[in-house]
Amino acid sequence: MSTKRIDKFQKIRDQRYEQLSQAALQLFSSKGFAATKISEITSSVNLSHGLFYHYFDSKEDAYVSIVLDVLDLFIRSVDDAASQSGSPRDQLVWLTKMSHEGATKKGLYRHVILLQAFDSKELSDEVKQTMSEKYKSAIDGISRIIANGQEQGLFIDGDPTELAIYFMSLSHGLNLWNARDILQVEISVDKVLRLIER
Amino acid sequence: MSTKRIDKFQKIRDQRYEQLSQAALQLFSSKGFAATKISEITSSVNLSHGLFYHYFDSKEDAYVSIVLDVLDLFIRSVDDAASQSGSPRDQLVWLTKMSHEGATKKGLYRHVILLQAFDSKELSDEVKQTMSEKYKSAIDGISRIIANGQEQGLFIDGDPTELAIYFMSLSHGLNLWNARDILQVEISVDKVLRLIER
DNA sequence: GTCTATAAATCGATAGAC
DNA sequence: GTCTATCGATTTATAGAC
Repeated sequence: MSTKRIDKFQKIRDQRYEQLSQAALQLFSSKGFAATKISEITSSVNLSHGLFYHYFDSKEDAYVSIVLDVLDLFIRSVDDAASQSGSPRDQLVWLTKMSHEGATKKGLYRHVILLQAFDSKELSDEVKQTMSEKYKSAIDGISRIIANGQEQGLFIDGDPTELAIYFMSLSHGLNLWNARDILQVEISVDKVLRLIER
Repeated sequence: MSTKRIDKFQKIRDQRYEQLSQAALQLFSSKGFAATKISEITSSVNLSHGLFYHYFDSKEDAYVSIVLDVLDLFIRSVDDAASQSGSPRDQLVWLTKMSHEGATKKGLYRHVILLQAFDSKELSDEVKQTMSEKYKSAIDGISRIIANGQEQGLFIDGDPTELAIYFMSLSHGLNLWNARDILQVEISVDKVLRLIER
């Protein structure tokens, strides 16, 4: 068997995996885990439902894979923000803009699926534990940025972790708000930062 | 048929309806609409699943009834806050405390089911429309409080509705955060009000 | 008013052909 | 690698007895 042939199959496999993952992310995010049918995922990318099981062990396997990927991306975003040049305030501005940028597309799906996954009672304790640790890791990154800002006298006093949670809660809350079709609101970084700025 | 007999049956019916509603609220809120089974609802209050259909037309009927009830309660809370004596700031403090008070019990379930219902794609457009109108009504109430505060120079300038959305987004976000089991955070009204205070 | 039994439909997962 | 056919389990909703 030539390596060329292997590479070709591998490419197809990667492509299908990506297609199914994206479709699943969107549907899980919009309808929740239980309400999303395998057949919906596959038909949305014009594949048979049987094929789903060539790429995922089960429905839950797909869900967990997607959620953990999203969390890893979140952690990376925070790390990127922290390594951004500029003041801690600039770094938070950068993170907020990143977080809201794709707010009409994939970014929003990722946002929503995270919240759902944490609130879901359908995942094993192990998975939940892993999720919590990853999320804590992201929060820790934000806390460090805030602590830096406190040292520079930019931000108000208080437990940096608690401030980070307030910051993220507002960010999540606004994203969720705009995910609905009631009234759209422009997300102003300045307004968000009022929460912690001196 | 004596009125006494009618009253007795009515009392039982009211009691069962309340039992089932409460159980359904908790389960819908925790697991979402699709993942909640009728048998779970009924067995959690030691009734047969068949009996469920004597009190609700369908699973969706129960869900919609509960969600609309929650929205009505929300509107009433805002109205109560607005009629509270004291400054607009005091009124928002009152509302925030109300909103977070039962945060470990029914209050939290109500909070979560609202978010789920808005994000769910399983409800008809009519129901969604009704929900949006009710929610807007509540936001309008908060906007009026904020507008009063602006006139008195208590709050920052800007569209009162937009500020109300920021305020509610943070409130929702914090509630959702505490609904998880990662890190509990004390909800400080003073910190929340930093968002809009001068 | 409440229960058990059952119908009817749905969906996750597997098997086997191409 | 992909599809169709199908099993098996689950679940909503109904029917009928007490």
